[in-house]
Amino acid sequence: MRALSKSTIYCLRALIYVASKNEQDKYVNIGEISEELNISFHFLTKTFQTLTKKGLLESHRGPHGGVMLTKPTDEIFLIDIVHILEGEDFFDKCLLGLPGCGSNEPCPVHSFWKNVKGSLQKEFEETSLSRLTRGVSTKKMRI
Amino acid sequence: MRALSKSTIYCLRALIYVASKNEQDKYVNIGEISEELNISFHFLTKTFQTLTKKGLLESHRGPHGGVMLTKPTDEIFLIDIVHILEGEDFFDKCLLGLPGCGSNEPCPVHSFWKNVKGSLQKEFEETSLSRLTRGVSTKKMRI
DNA sequence: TACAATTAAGACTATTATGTCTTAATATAA
DNA sequence: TTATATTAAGACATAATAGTCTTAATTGTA
Repeated sequence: MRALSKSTIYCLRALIYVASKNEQDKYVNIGEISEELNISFHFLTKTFQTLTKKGLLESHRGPHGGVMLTKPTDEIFLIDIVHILEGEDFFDKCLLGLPGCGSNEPCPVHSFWKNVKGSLQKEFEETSLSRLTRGVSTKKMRI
Repeated sequence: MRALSKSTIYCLRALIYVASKNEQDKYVNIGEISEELNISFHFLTKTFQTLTKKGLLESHRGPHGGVMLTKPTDEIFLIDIVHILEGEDFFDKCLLGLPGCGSNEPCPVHSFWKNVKGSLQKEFEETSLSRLTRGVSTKKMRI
């Protein structure tokens, strides 16, 4: 199951990298991230722009420029990132892709899927970037 | 979150339709399924072929032809369908798409995602086609 | 101020997923 | 045995996603 799109995956890996550096008030160079994680530089800058516009990142051009998290890593949760990159309705979709599906007009798998999504969403809400940076090396994120 | 591809979704909706008819030893016409569920006929016949080859469906050509489930609906589980259409490794993929990720070389989100997938897989293993056909009209499956 | 370092923006290309069409093979029934 | 109804198979077309490249805008520093 691929739960996230490639661009979300890239962003997530990159954010974990940035968080793991944990350098306050210092920009992390996008070229460096791109090299370290083996992610296309142009793709990364492009997808980062969304996060910057949404205020999760702060960016800076010119020498010593880059991106920086706007909040402490224990105040950023997986669900925040996913909501920005995949949409607010990420946990609100019908498994069968039926547009009218809801509690008043449930599809055959509605209640089943609602439960599954519920526990999934809870996990995403409780998992912070700081938790993800603990214990595991970012070296494991290269492809 | 789109957990399943479109073709899997189509198949699943179609299988629920077939199961809900619950006519033993009678083929269900693919053209009928296509019309009732508003799914492209050609796409449906194509994706059904996989299920037929894998033995989940039995097909028959000519007048009164169509497809039929090879097992009772309470012996077919969501996980069977998903395994056939999305691959055996459906619940075995890294959230970050990292090829080497596993218990010996876990990525930063490995243990988190392992738990999530575990409960998801359990639900898919326990949910039968017959359960999905109970209580809800297949009319709710049209787009 | 001029240059170098960097992100921003958007055009462009490639790849994958989705959807359509045509022809072939097979089965039934008149 | 011929016509019709159906699925099988695969070529082809379109759309969505992923990835690359070029140029612009901004910033720091010599």
